[in-house]
Amino acid sequence: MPAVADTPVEGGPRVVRVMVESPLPQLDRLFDYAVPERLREQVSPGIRVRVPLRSAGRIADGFVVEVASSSEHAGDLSEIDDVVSTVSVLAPEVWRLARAVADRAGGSASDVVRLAVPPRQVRVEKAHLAATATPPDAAPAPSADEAGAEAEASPGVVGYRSTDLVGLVTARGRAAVDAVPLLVELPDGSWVGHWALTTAQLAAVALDAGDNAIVAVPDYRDEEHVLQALAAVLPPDRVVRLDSRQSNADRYRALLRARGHEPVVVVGNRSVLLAPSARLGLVVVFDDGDPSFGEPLAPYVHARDTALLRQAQQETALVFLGHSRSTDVQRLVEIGFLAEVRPDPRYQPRVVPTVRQAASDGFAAQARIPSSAYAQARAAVEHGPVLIQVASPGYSPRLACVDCGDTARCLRCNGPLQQRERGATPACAWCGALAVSWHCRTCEGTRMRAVGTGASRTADELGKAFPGVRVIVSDGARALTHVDDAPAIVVATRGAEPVAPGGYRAVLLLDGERMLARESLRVAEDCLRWWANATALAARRAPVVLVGVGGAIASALATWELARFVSAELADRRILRFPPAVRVATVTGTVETVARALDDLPDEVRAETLGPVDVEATGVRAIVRFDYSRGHDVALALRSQVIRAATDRRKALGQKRTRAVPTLRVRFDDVEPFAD
DNA sequence: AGCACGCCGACT
DNA sequence: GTCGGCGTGCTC
Repeated sequence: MPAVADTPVEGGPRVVRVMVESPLPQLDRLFDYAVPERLREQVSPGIRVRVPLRSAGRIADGFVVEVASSSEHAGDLSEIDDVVSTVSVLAPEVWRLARAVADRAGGSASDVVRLAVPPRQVRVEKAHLAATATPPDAAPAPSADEAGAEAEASPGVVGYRSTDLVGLVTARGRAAVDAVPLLVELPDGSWVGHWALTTAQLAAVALDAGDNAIVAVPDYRDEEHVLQALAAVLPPDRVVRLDSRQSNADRYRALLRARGHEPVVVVGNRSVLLAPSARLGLVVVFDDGDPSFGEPLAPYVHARDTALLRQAQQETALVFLGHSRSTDVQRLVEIGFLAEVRPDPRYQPRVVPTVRQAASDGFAAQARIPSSAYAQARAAVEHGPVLIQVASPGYSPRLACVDCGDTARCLRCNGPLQQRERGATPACAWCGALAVSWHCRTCEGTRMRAVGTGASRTADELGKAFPGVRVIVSDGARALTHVDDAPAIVVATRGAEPVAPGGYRAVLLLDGERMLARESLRVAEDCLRWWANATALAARRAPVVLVGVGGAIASALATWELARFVSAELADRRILRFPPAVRVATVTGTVETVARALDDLPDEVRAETLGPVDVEATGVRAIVRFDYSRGHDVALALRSQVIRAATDRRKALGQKRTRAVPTLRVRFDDVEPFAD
């Protein structure tokens, strides 16, 4: 390119450093391009561009990450092909975060950027440009309204010693905050979880200081709670909703608003942690143990980890808020990274565990609940809705061979069979195949029976057990958000409990034994979370009966000392060296690529490798365990091996068609291998 | 991923 | 002598 000395520098940057949108690990770095004269005025960091990539004809999309006046690249520079849009959509702080998130997980930054920046929407963009085209000096000076609001005392945070939480936000502290397990009524008459009000009040403190806030919640029902609570404490133009259920146009609009100069609170599910926010003062994550915070797309970084990286980069206040506590957050508390904030002890709920067997006769027997619990529910339902939490249908009837008692398994794939509804043909939980003309693999028997009780059966039986009382069912397929105040038995699967005005007059937690029987590393903390979240829907001092569960977990719920139980759980994991006491990475590939990847690890990390074991047809998998302090080294080593495996493609062998599947894959912090 | 470059075998 | 096989390596 011509280095003409008299080209005015102020004409715009001559060189841009571009992140190319490609999932290929060997392209996960910045490329320098020259900017042709005609495009110089349009180029700025964060815009989308189209660039040639190797040999003319191939054009890739990318984002300008940096602009410069010259390049350090030794060879000739290609010119960018075009500017897609002059609107800067990849904020510098989001790029920095994407890079860190990818690095932590041995993945590509462009995969993270794709989660962070929705596809361009021309109409939305035009409307935005028209709106912001008004001269900046036309922006009104702070109105009397706003000035007045600033003069007011900072909003308090109800349910806590005010200095605890307001001080936390203004000092940019980090804490695990135990939520008040109650509902609150908002001025508009709606009822939301107290935690949502706490969140809104914390966000208001951040906005008061001129900062932004990001609030991440597990699902849309939680999001509704936060939005309603925010509407009670902030003007509507200060709230931006940004979640993956929105259309691309809405997401794009939300992103442009979040990039604006007005302080806003951005609310959404896990991907909201990648929202632009240059002046970010607070990050709130509610109920971080919920599995929907696990990112299913590469590089599979959990929202909790994204929040932690963002906190570190932008030095924000950070709050993990919840009714129970994940072992991950407990670990952060125990290493002193997070402070603990507890609410006023007056709000402790009234939980009654009962290990007694079901009553042997009467209505209670039909529902298989202890007579004391039945009596509580019967008395409470006179005054309003009563919640009965049951296991989800996915847990329900395991099917077994009548003759030999072995689990009934799919004849095609060996997955467990399940019956979704009474009378339905059993189907495989893994492949979905209907089990018509089934026979037992063990004894050739042809009949099966249900073991355990499903949610729909429970609803039927509960209906009979409470004659004359309305029964409302809310489950995963049809989840209700609200019920009214009238007497009703509300049967809900865990996680799908509706909100009742004023709270439920009683809560029965059924199926606990079966929930606990699931084979999973996190089963105990999950159960505690489900029970605690349902408990938080009860009216103040209303009885919450945990049925058929005893031991430490039941006393933890009864005394509301949940953190103590989770701490003991974490201590067990430390002994076993299971997550989250240590980090893990699964390394999948061919015998050769996995062996070489393991070889490249630091000695003490390699010493803790599990496997490799055979998986699927041709591959093997190893699990690497390592301390948090080694995370950087391990990610770096495995990443370089992934790039190497992607580059050496000489593994043609007998197969002419090399699969699109890479020969080495790495996934960090996946607990799935420990589930069985 | 694509695509070019490059170093051996069979051909006009 | 030259054409073209695909193994190897790079992408600003």
